[in-house]
Amino acid sequence: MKDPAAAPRIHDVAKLAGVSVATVSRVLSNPSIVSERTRQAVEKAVEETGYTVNLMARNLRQQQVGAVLALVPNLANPFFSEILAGISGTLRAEGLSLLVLDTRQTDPGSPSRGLRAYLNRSRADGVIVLDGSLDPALFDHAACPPVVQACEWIDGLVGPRVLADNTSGARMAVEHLLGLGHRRILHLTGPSANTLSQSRAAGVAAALAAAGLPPAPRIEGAFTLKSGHAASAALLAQAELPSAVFCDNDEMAIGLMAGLRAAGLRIPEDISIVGFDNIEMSAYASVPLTTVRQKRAQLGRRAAETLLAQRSAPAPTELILPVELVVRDSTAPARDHLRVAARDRSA
Amino acid sequence: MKDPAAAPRIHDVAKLAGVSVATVSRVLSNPSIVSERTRQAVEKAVEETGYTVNLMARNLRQQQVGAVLALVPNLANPFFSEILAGISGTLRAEGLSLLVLDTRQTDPGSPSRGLRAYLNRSRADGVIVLDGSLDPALFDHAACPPVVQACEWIDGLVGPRVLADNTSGARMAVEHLLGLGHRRILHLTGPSANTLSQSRAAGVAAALAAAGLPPAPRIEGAFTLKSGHAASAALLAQAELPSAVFCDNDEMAIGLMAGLRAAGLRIPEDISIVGFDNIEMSAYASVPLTTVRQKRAQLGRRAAETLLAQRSAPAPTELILPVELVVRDSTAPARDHLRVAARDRSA
DNA sequence: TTGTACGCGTTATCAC
DNA sequence: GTGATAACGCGTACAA
Repeated sequence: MKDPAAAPRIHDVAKLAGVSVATVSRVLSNPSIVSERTRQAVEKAVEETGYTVNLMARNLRQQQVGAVLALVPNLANPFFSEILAGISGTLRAEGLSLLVLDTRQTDPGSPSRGLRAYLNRSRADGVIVLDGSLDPALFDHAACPPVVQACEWIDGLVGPRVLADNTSGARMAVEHLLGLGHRRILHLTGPSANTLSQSRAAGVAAALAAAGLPPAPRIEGAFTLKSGHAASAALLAQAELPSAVFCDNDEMAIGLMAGLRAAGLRIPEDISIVGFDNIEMSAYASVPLTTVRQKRAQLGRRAAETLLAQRSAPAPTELILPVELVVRDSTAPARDHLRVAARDRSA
Repeated sequence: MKDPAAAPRIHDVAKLAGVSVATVSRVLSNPSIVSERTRQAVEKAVEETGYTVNLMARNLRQQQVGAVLALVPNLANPFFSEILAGISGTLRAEGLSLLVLDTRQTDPGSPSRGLRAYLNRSRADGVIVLDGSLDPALFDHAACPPVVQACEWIDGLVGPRVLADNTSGARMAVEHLLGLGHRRILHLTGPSANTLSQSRAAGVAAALAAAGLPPAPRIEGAFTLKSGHAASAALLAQAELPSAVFCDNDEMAIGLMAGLRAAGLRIPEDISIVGFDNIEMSAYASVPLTTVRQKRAQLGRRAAETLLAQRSAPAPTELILPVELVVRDSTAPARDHLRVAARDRSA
């Protein structure tokens, strides 16, 4: 006597429909090659039994997993969750599942050991890496599925990348400040080892160099609200206050603004602030934040599409998505600039 | 001639080590039952071939997927991503993967059709549902894996739940306002159909009833920054302004504060605001927000643990996690209250 | 158009 | 302690 609760198998459907298992399989995966009559009989039997294919069996047979793995540095960070949403949407349209792994949540002793077990063709059909701090050697073995780097990237890891135009974004931000007359611009950066920070620093340097100005002084943060807040203390301790700060992301900018305002500074009257990312919160910050918009959901979609494209035509493409400046209330003309302008007028 | 790039199989290892495939399997899954000598030989062969088990085959054989599915209403919402981080951590410790699905990202025509295909034992060993708006019928079939409801819950769906103490939290928030002398308290709610909103409304009602006050007037929002901002207009249009607002989450509270401040109101001098959740941003808002702390990572961990516990001992447990009030700057004594207190003193 | 039979790669059950 | 072999459930040559 069989377990009545056992899931129906393809064999049960075949018997009920009076056909072979092969025919049932065909109806399910390629209905057009089977006659109308038998197709209907099979569909009826499927309906009656409540049969659904066993994906573990199908996957083994077809040598594919039906899932893509996303590697994120911090799952709790809203910045990444929007990218994930974009990835997820594209994958679902293809019938693929999204596996998510927090790269920081691995065992602290050997951060890469736990990860490596997941980088295997039998666990995922592809990998989207959103963490630029990983060791490229992690991906350097035959069992590793195709990899696409998105948002951040890993030096030494060849393969397709989908990135925002970080350098242009930072350049636009600084040029905006320069245009407002700011000359004493400070750069609140992410961790110096981070590839994002580096490319944004390049944009800052380019804008200043083009204006014939020396490199901007820096304070190093960690992309967090807290580190932005901490930077306010460091900034206020400086001999000469900058007239504007470009921050490598919005969270640090918001943390910084909170600290500066608590110290009695007015934004933008006393100091202008620019962020990067345009997170939703930025429009509702204590002072609506001028920032660089980065379309995160789109970036996720593109990354997923790029990965899917690798299946048919592997190529180490590099996709750079445009960004744009969003001017809100946290930036205003430099005071010196106003003074100069007034003198010019009265002269 | 075989493909030299083909992944080594257990058979290859067995041949190289001069043992049977069964022995190789044993070394990999239960090393203690095999002799020291052969174990070392097998491990050496594994090393040389670079063999790793094919999980698709193992899963088929063992009738398990090695993954848990999380159903979230909005992957881009930071609120959920922190819960996911908690879930992910617990699962990894057990060697399980986390599958994530955005329930809103399904095809708009039939929101549940796409979802149902994922609710299958061959796709996940268990499901953690974070979306209270789903149809309980979705889970009502034999092929559905064990389900745990977390954070939100679904009326009509029996099974274990892990929830924050929403009613107590709301009650504490309102009692805090009452203690400050506020009597005209408005409730900015989530969608009225949402189970979270309902249980928080119960807490609000309980606090007011205990104080002998009538139910609070409500404005209905959508848990978003935008809807909180929009509520400020509705609020300002009212004949008599409330002296305090309890918001069903922090995002609405922050949106509301932005709108009120833009209209010239001071917080907390003119109006007190309380939120719910204690998202990280709340401490750095234009006015640091008084709110109810909910430990999201812990909630995720507990949900995952509850799901794992179901494997051995299925039971429809309900776990209620405590919350606590975090008082910051957005709440202050009611003006009326101050006046009354002054009069009392002078009498 | 349909059925038969084998293979996907592993683990569990039995013998030895 | 170890080896042979039958599942796990499905897809697909190949034959009919």
